[in-house]
Amino acid sequence: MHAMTHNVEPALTRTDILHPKLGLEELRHRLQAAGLRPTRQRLALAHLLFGNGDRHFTAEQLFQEALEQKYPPSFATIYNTLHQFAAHGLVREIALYGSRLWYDTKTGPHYHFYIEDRDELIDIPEQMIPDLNIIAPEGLKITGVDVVVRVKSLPEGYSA
Amino acid sequence: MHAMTHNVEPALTRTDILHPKLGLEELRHRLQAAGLRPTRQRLALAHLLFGNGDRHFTAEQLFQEALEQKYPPSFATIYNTLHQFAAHGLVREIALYGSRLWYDTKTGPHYHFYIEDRDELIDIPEQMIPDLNIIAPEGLKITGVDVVVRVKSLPEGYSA
DNA sequence: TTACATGCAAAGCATTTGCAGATAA
DNA sequence: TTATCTGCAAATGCTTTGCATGTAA
Repeated sequence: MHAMTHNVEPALTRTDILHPKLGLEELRHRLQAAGLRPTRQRLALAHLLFGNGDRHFTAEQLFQEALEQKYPPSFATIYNTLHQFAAHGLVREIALYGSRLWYDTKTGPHYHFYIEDRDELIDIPEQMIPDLNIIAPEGLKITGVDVVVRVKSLPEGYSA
Repeated sequence: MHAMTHNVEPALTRTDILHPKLGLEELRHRLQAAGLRPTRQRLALAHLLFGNGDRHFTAEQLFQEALEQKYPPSFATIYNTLHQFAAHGLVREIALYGSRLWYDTKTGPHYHFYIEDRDELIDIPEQMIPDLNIIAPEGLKITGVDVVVRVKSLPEGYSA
């Protein structure tokens, strides 16, 4: 699968640049570069997460996918690994209503639609949100900006 | 300390207008208008919430305050009441990192700073956030927009 | 060899639920 | 009187932890 495309496509997406069909060796280096030992379990999860473009998921969803692998990590390891990945900038955490944390393999600044009736998270196109020029109050420093637009499906055959 | 200042301050805040030191009767009507029976417990909580300006709080915090009252509602009732208040537009729910839901007595559209090291939630001044002109994708309908800017205190004596 | 990672099961925390008794209308 | 509300305690859902075992460097 490691397609050695030497094309000169003008419009490579950000995703293609960040996650260009990573092979095992590349995943291994990615983890090492982040200061994490490339263990079997971490590689297995990294493969699920970074093997194929941007992803939005919960710990539970990742665990279910991992079950289909040869060395499925335990639930505790899923959580440990996600925290470590988050702490090292490989994934990003997203808080929503409801008690579950969500994760996103796209770590740069961007925002989300949460589709309530499908329990699904998707990116908001960048150009849709203007630059939020927020100034922290005296004595405070901004550590992150979260924007979640909650949406729900319109009934079938409904015309907006 | 009901200081009877009779000053003629030109700048009444939105808060003053919406929650002008509500008396028991007013609270009762407020609940009835929202379609909720004005029970002892609900009045007790409404008093804490709407008696004195806008507030940001968690269920736990409200419970602690309620303990000091003559008829402190049980924990289950705190949760029930908050959900009912939220469903009837008397308070608004806010999701943050961490597992706790926050509530806000100010229900109109506005956004928040969350001060991580103080575990405290405050409003972002309205003029600081531009109108977010977000269009829902085909077949979806916006039900809410949440903006949370996470901040932390700068070390003492630190000059921004 | 040794510090770090993993798996299991138990604990933790915020929240919800079931149900018997209480209360507002 | 009756539908609704309340309180308790037990259950739930997600996440974390303690600790014995395993593994990468």
